[in-house]
Amino acid sequence: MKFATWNVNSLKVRLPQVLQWLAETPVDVLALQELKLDQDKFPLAEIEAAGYRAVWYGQKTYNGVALLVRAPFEIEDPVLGIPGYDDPQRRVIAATVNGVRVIGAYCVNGESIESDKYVYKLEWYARLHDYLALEVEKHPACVLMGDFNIAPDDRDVYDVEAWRDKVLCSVPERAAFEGLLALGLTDAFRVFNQEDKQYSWWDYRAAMFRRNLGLRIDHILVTDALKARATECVIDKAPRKWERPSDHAPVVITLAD
DNA sequence: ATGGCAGCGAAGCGCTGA
Repeated sequence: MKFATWNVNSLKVRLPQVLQWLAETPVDVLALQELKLDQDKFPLAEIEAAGYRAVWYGQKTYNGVALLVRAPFEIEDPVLGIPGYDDPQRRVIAATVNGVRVIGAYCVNGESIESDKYVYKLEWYARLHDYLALEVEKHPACVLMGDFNIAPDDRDVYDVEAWRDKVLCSVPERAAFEGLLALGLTDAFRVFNQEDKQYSWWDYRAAMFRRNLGLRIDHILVTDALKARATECVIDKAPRKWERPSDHAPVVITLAD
């Protein structure tokens, strides 16, 4: 099986790219973030025509997440949001696919470490941690993938000094990321690639993509049962080169049956 | 090595993102 995550920065704008990418890369599950569209605006017909099923949790203008599941795989036990956390921002979605519990997340950005949004980010991560603890306990085969808005390590940052203690790189954020790993999860990309300069996001400005100046903030975390099945995990930079791209690239994991 | 972009909703700019 193949699973992927992609922050599309507006599904309305990026639907053609998503459909093209799926045609070329027919993953079994694609987690999408930043749909930026209301629950009743989801382009289900186009996605079904491409051979996918979907569950989504949208809101107007901001946030919004979805799981696209390649037929005939079925979407089992979908859950929208983090149960028990009354978060007005729609950032989390889960379902079971072919025996694997899949959780897609658009984690809080935080704006800056001085911002109230940064406080919300750390609180939100604590809620995600507690939710994941329950999910991992229930589902030995569990994957959490999405836009984490955290660069876990200095290797994941194009300019370490400029970003030191800045949002996405601060010590408390990295501790929150490590807290997820402490639940028994592994950053799948780093199982296969220890290099620096491996980014998943590049700012639209200043030709940052062309110069490969970015951050690795989109991740796939897997439990040991899935880690043992993983044969590859890569960042697909190709769609970042297309016309009118998302500023994020998809991350793809391949699992043996 | 960010000013510079992009999307949205609204309105001809401000907010947000990362």
